[in-house]
Amino acid sequence: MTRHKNTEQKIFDAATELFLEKGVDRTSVRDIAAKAGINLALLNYYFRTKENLFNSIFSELMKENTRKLIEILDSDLSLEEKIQKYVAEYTDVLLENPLLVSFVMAILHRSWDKITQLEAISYLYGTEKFTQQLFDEAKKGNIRKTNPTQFFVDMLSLITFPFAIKLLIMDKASITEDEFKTFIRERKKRVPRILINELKIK
Amino acid sequence: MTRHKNTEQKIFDAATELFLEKGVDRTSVRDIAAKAGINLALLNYYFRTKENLFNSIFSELMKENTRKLIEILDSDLSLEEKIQKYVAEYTDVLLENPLLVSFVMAILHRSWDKITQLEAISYLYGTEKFTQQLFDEAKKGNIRKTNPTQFFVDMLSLITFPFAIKLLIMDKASITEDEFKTFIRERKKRVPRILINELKIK
DNA sequence: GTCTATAATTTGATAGAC
DNA sequence: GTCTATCAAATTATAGAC
Repeated sequence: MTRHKNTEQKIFDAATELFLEKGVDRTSVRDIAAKAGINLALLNYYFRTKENLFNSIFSELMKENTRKLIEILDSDLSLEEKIQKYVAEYTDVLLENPLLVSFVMAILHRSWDKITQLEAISYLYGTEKFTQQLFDEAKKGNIRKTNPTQFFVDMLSLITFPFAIKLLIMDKASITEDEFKTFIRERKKRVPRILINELKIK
Repeated sequence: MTRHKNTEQKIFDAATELFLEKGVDRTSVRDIAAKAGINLALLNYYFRTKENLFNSIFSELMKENTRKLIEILDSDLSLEEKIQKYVAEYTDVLLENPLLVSFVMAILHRSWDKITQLEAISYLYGTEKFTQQLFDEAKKGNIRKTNPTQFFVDMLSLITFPFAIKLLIMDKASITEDEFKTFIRERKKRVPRILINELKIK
């Protein structure tokens, strides 16, 4: 069934692309309607306001991209395997959608009150089970005692930040888009090594 | 001399504060004029356009905040000391100006062509001397052979990213502003340890 | 240098016909 | 469901008086 998208989906896709590329504030609803190939009034018929459209898109993007990550954190893998899988999967998600990081960070910089009401935001952070696992392994003497929040922040930083400064890296290291991807793929081995090293008892 | 600021400085300061707090796009020149306690037309008399005002502020912020960091990277300290000092100093800069990170990252997400023309952006990245030092130490067998760009990205990520997700951390870990600062200060020991560990030959 | 007033454009949103 | 036409508000920028 090579169906053509329905109107709602066309608007949704056009808006997603523009929001990611130019940011929410610099994207007008007129631009979105134009890109979707429909009329401005029709956009308003489906999504009543720009704010509403944004909320839908944000929630959807978060759910879509974090489902697998949560599964990994909540799995029964060993800590070491879990870290390796999480880093690899997260990296792959961002390789496919490299604008996601700066988009989310722009959102985080906005009015926090509104954001916290979006249930979607919680998907960004670690899970209870993972925290517990760090705690238990330390108690058993298998790893260094560590602050789980610090450790999770280390992990998030090393995985996502390079995407936020992608253009800076490409510029300064004089590399192409493809070479940047290689650069990132190298980190799938590098980052878990750093993290696991930090947990080892010396 | 408790001089009152001249008009240009008043505009500059008001704009800086608003840009950092609300982002460039969500700040109108009217807001800036109001905050500076002057008229809208006068703002235009000093800085011809909003874009121009932004460029001035961005350049100034970069220069101001990276001067000391460059000095450290270009000093004759040992690699280990250098990393420790750099992390500590950078962390302090951001503790004093926590909105700087998301501001800069929002800028990086904008039209890159315009940004690269701002000489200021180069201050963000490492120096030739530091890269050379990593290279030399590896050659002498004192540290693991490493990709300097990867290493510098690790360092930048671990230092700055936590500030970008400050509100997320505070929300999820249920901590106050002050506790967040403590959280960050703990990283002045943590981050160098992680980085130096990564360089050690196993 | 500083102001008032206003032009010119853009933007989010709606009314109303088909 | 989809469109044309338009409103109302906000925004950047300028003209011109003092």
